[in-house]
Amino acid sequence: MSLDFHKLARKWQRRWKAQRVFESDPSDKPKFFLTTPYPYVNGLLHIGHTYTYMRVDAFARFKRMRGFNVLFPFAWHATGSPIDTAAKKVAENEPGQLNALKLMGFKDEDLPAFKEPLHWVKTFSREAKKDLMRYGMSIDWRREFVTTDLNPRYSKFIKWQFNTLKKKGFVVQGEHPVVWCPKENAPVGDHARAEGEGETPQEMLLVKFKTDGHVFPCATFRPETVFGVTNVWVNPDLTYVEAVVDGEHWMVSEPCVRKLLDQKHDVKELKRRKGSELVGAKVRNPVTGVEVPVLPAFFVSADTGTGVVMSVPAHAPFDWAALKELQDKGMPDAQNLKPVSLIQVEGFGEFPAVEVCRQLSIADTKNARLEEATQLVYKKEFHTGKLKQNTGKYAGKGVQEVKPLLIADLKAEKKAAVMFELVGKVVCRCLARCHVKIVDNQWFLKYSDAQWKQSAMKCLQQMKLYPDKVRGQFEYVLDWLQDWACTREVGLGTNLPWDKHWKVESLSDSTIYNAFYPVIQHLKKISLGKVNDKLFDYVFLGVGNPDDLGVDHKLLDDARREFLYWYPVDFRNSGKDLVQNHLAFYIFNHVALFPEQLWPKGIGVNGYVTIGSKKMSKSKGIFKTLRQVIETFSADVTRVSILSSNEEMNDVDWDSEVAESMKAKLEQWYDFALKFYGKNGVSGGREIDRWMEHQLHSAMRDATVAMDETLYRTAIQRGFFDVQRHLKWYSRRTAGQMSQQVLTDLVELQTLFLAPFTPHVCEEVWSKLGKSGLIVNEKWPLFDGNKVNVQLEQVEDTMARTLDDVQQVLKLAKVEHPKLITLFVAADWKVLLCRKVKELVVQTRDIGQVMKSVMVDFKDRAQEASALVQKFVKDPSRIPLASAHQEAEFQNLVDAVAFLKEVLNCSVEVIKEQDSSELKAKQAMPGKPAILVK
RNA sequence: GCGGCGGUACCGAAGCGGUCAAACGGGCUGGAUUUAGACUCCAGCGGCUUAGUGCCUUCGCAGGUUCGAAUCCUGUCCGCCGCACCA
Repeated sequence: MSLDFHKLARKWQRRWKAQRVFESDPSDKPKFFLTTPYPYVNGLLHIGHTYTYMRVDAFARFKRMRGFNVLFPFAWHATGSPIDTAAKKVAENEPGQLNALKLMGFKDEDLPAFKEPLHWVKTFSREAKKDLMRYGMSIDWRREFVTTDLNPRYSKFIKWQFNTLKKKGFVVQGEHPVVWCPKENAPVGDHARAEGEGETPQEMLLVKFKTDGHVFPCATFRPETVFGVTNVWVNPDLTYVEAVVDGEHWMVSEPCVRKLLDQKHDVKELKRRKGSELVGAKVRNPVTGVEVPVLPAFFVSADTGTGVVMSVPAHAPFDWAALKELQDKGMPDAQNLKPVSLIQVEGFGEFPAVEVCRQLSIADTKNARLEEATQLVYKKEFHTGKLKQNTGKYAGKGVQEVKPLLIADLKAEKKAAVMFELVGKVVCRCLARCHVKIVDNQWFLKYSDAQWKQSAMKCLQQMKLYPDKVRGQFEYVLDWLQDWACTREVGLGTNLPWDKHWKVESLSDSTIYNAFYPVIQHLKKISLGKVNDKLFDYVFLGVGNPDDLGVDHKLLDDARREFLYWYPVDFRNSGKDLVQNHLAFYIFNHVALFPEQLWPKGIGVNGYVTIGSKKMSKSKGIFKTLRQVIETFSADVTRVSILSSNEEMNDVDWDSEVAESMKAKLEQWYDFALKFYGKNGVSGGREIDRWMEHQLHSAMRDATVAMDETLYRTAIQRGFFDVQRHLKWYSRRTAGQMSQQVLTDLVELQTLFLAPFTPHVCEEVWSKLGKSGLIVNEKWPLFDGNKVNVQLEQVEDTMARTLDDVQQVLKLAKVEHPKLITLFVAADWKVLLCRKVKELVVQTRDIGQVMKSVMVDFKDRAQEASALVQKFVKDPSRIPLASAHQEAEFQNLVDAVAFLKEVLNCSVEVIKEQDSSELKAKQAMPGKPAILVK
């Protein structure tokens, strides 16, 4: 029979909604508050989102069944620039953007509306909500909200948060370098680049080589090599600008002027000069005082640094190659220049650059391997190099150590300036070339603050992490986080309360919004004008006098009480990508704003979703929206397939084959449950019934432990796959004569167990079993510890292995139609001997000693016993595991005779070893009956 | 480079000192059932052997500790993720 999972889903979702089962209000029960980062509403939800949400949902349902009053709320994130940008692109009819919308299923006539950012927010939050409801999420939708000033109450909440942080000194103003697009006039993050992902501003030093009137600022990442400068390079083909920079006359390339301006230098252009005009000048090394010539080099780029470079042929392959070129051409100024060595490095002689060029056969500046040579020399020198005698006070120290000292000295002596530069080319999506700008008056959250860090660390230490192995990552991140630029000039959001030209940046307005869920329903009843900082102070912190707020006291107290009831958050789950930003901020901002008892209690982190083991990628077509998978496989099948795929921080895989198989298994389980519940059974009480009970209850025990840790794969394996497998065996073993009691127990427990994973089909089964209430409100399966008995497992294992062995023997002996099979059960003395040897062997491996203490008890069968002892001491792994007494083993085999007869299709007899004169009988070992086939 | 997590059979993955040729799921092979498929059931999926046994090879690679190692130690190689101004 094929089940209509979709129909079931709709049916039970309607009931849940009608009965408001997920609408949670404070009560006397202990609470459990779960959240997950709200999605950014610029598109449809995909299966990546949903794995994360599903983990929360399964946990919410589990905790509900464990007797907690559970709250799982949800909201929408609209802060930031992507929606804004996308809306603008629609307004400009940008084809790529229009196409993206069409791919999501929107028709041509739908598109114009997307010119409005608000339309994006409304559309995608509505669609996402539909999807999540169809997915069976146990969300309390009454608390839904959206961020930004589209939601004035939320904006007021953010303003309160920032005002409070500022009062505590955690919001500070400053400047910092960013990758900047000069066309869009905005910072360009990694995701918004056409080229240059991963490039970050690097500090370059501009070492001031001077003529009498002019400064040649040589841009370098290796200032320590200043001791080995033989000359300065300029590119004769470039145009240089002579400009007054911070009061000095500098020579720099054209593009450099804009960079200097953007990096807070005072720049006045005087005139432009061809690079070739500069060649031949003499400049003085500010550190050594040596005068060196300015020479031409075509490898010098206008876009990097200043277009002026110092030449260190001993340690820089480019410089050596360029110098050699000039010398070969016979340039007079270059003739007498010799490399000056200043770094001693293992494995190289005096001039590493010269050596490497020779090794790689580099003879000129056009050689493609120059970059490689540079890296080679640089890495080696940086890590193992020591400065030579000609470096004055730095002599004898390592390069790594000297570098920061030298930089500090040069800066202090004004012999060098600083410039931020991008090592690789960065191009904005708008196709403009980016450079580094120092943004002024930027507001920061001061995550570098030592005290603040300490509190955050304390919070982390007290927190439960799912799984705990992320702890190391969190510790690293909390320590590493520096001040975070928390304001933006563009995009949607909330204005910074004290400086309206800034908006609160999108990650920074999302750190403590969990606190908004408990109070939102109360806030809605308060007129907007009354919602202010004082009100939040009272509701969240209990500070201030409610009389001053002009609001009905009952409303205030309800809000305060509800906040205190739900807070802190017990479990917040997200993908592992948010550890280094959102989740870290979440910790920081909580500890800054709330008293310790309201700090977060638990964070869950999970891996990504792959599709057919491949990383999701829209452009490669490896992508599925949530609605696609639900439509194909239904909510229940999707849920259990993904959750059973993997756990901890491993990626889970969406595999249609697995989903297909899961669907079949669920159908089978459904049929089984309805068919066997409360009927068809026998009275039971046999060993095998107890065995099945043992398997069931120990599985439930393990599954419960796993659920508490959100280890869903383990839970599903124990609670579902293992139990199904054992059930199959049980059915075979009893020839279908299963105990009614056992079956009833099993169906109930398993239905309850599956409810967090496949809630719809479980509701259906539950109701068909004749239960009156909804399964969501039922108690989680309580396993009965009395029914767990490992002995039963051993005995049954013996039985199963015996069957295997008999079949094996039949095959090997080539007996197709046996008449009689006799099983001999090992005598009790063997059981005792095994136990004894097992104990002894841990203490000593001396055969004599073991023998001595064992033989005391086995004098009457010295020969057999000593043979066994010898064998066991030699290889303790051969000591049989089974420790059941002969009687138990015997009884179970006798019980199984009917079954064995049926399977083997011949007579079967079971005899105790000591009751037989057959030679074979002596081979019997505990847990391993001897077998005789006739 | 820095930090985190990993490398186990065809794939995913469990195991974390003896019960390990290695759970479980997918896949595959053979057989039963079936009009045929799907589903289901049984047997099997390192090699050679064998009255249920024994031996060899295998848990990234190389060493070591131990009576005994997939599991502990050391070294080494490889993969994935993050390294920020932002969803």
